[in-house]
Amino acid sequence: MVTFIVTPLDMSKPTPNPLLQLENQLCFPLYAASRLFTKAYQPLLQELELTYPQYLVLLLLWEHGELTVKELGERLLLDSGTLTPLLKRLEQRALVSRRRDPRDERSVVIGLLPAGQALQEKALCIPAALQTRLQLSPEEFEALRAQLKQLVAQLS
Amino acid sequence: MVTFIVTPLDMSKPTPNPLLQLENQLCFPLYAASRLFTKAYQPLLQELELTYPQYLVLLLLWEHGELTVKELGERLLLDSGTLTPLLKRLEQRALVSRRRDPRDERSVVIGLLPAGQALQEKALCIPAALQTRLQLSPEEFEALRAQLKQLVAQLS
DNA sequence: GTGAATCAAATTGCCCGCAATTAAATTTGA
DNA sequence: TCAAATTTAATTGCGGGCAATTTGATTCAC
Repeated sequence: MVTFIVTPLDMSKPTPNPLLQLENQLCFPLYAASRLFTKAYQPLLQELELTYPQYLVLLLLWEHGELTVKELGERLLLDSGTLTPLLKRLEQRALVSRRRDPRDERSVVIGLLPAGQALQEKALCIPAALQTRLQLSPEEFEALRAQLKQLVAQLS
Repeated sequence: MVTFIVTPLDMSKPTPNPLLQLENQLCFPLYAASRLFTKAYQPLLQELELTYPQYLVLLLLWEHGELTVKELGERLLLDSGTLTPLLKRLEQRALVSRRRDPRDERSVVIGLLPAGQALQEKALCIPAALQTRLQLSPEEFEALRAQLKQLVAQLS
């Protein structure tokens, strides 16, 4: 004698397809890690009164000096729809300058003003603070960085 | 007679500190990869008329059936400030239902409506399409996923 | 040299993401 | 029991991101 136990179809739990499970995908950990990272920066950046993308712009300007909006966009993978208002906010706080390139009036050159330059000193401690927070060995850190770089290359 | 040629201090290239270089950090590749990933989903999700975070919400509902706003927030690491308007948009399109839990009127239970349930079928091909796009070996994929999960755990 | 094509930035409009606050329900503990 | 603390969503306000369009400058092709 065999008894079949028939579980009724529960429409509130419809076909949990493993392909579509959050934890089996790359997308969600990436999305979550990126936002958590930004949040980890937040208290440090708050002291400089910078948002995370504003900080990225300043990193590039500290490293390269003047850059056009286009060059900033290429390096950060952001377009002028994002950068223009962001840069105007930095300009209003006298951290950066914005001027048309006289040799090509289409381009806008972004430069550092003294206050923006001065912020670099305050920012020096930030990478180390984050490193501590992450608790990754140098090998793990490097492996992850390399993999992400490869991913970025693959997708861009 | 000696002529000194004094190179003026070039304030446009100020002290490129390696610690502060974009490419030496984890934060930027993570930020860029996350946005590029979302962009890679975009054409696929456009056919479902979903944004990426809306898709994540539906993934959870397809997997778990009904969830409260709080539970969605815990799993996606998003707060009601993000979720409430997003869920209202899905409700307006009759993809999900929103109702107070009668046993605890503070909670709002989100459920799938038929149109939302039906979308799952159209979404089934999405993970495979991305997998193809990424061109990662199963080992690389798994390694990266594990490292990101660890990072998320470390930061949350 | 001139009209067409291209390019760079700005603008518009929409949707996140999140800090901070508010409102309402529930739990708690004296 | 009942006031205080806690919990859950909603709301507000602001700064990204990004697609799509517009404006103006430059380059290209003929």
